[in-house]
Amino acid sequence: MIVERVKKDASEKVRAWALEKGIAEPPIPTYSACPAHVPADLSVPWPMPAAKILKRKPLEIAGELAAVLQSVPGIEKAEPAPPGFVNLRLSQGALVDNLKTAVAAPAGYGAGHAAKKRKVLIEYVSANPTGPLHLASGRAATLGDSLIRIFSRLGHTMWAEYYVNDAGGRAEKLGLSLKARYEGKDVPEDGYHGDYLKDVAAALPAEAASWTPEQFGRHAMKVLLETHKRDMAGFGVTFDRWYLESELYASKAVEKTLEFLRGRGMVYDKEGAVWLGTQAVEGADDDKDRVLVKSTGTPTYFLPDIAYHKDKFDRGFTELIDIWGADHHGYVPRMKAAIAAMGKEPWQFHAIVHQLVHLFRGTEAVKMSKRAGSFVSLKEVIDEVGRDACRFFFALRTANSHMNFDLELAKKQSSENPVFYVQYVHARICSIFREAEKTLGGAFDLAKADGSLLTAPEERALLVKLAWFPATLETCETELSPHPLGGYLMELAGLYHPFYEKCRVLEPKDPATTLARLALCAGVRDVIAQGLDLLGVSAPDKM
RNA sequence: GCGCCCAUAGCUCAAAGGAUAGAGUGUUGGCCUGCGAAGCCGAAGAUCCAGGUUCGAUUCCUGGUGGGCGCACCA
Repeated sequence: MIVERVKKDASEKVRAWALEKGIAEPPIPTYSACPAHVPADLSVPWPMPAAKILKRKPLEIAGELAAVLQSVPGIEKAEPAPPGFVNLRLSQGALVDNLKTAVAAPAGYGAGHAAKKRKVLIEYVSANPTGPLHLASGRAATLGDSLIRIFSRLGHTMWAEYYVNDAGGRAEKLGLSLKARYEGKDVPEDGYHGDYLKDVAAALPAEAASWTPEQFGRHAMKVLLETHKRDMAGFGVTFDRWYLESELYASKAVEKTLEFLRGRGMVYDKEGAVWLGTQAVEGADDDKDRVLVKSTGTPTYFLPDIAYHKDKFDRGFTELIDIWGADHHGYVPRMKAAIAAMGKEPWQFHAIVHQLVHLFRGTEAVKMSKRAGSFVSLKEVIDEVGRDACRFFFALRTANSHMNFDLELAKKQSSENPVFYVQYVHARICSIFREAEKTLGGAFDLAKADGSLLTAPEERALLVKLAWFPATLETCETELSPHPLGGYLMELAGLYHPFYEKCRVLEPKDPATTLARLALCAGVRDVIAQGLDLLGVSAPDKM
């Protein structure tokens, strides 16, 4: 964790220096990797904001600060650079120590160093069981599952949940559609027209002939929910719990929640309905109040959803993260308001809204609609493109990117997917170790490697990149997104290949260099395996 | 009409207000008689428009333009 340690030590020195110069509240230093043309590893732009406060030239400040930071352990050189950076170069010794800790305990590298442990429940996908999962669910699943894995590794307590809307009026509508399929009649105009109900109908038991539409609906939901579970498992995504909306009714949580909110004075009656005063909640920005119980006496979708979120808190989770598609972004203000109405703080609820996936076949847009039955299922894409390629494809993008997914291109380019670029490095290194076992007879101990031999620019670049892995995981945490990790793995892989071309690993005439390079390879191999695993992507030994 | 999101290389995407804007893919010129050519080295190629804030703007603000999504006593 050399990068973290240097940041911490340097920040203390910067702060002490600033206080000494009379800056009462010094800006907190930031750090970034240096651009390619700068022969250093960490860049500190702090002198520039400080220049304004001190009314001095930034480069002068950088010069003085460089002298101070020179003494930070692990720093080989601290240099000022125009217009006002201090560039830090890590020492070979520190980089090698870092490699050794990474190789000694790969599963612990970058793990559990988060200062504040969090207890988070992430709810994601939560697609209605009225049809197969479509491709967009793959985006939410990748996001949620990767975040769970990354947060867990950072030492947080995580719980994954999938909310199933199995109550409400949809079961009957679905049932009528299934019944029509079963009886060979036309599906109702506002029913579900997808072919998948034909398959469900074909597998119905004999006694279905006497079923009510409601029974048809329950059956369809049960079958479709099973397909969701199968698809998620096939995508490498597991949930700690599949929470049924109907459970909330069965446990009276819905009614209790209404009474709870009423007791908090957030609820009022108007025009025969029961309302939540969401507009009054500061910071939620809802533009109208919301109905909890319709004038017909039945709850809206909103009330059980509030009950569900209350239940999450009641089970001991301090933070809730919901992952929603952009088609639900309008729902964010009212849920924020509901969280506040429960008496929770704003930081305890966060909605990650990801933009929708727009599907194309070539240049032709594919309209996604379960009712119309024209959509591309997640399973279809996984079958065609592969789980690894599909997950990595989603993992490289921010939630806010409006992505276009060209099915034909995805299929055609599946063998050129960036994921293989990363996996190839892993397979290549595994191959080197197989070769090493043969030629060296397995008689090598990586712990005895002399890292001071790793001085080639390609070797040093890898050492530095490995040092950034823990910081990358932290970036994923602060940005609530796995995509920095995906990008990191691409960059790490991009540094390995040139190393491989330039530096021969197995050199019988030079056992010391061989051992050092094997240790470096092991570090890269392990970080790639760990990183890919955090994204739910496999790291094959052979390809 | 109101609100949220987006606009970066031919294409798909990156880039805490920082230095010469990065990758992959595609185009193009080279490289396999030693560890995997699913690779390497080189070339060409980009911030929608107009203002503003700042020492510094792809990033922040205002206004355009173009697109996605949402504005229920549906879920």
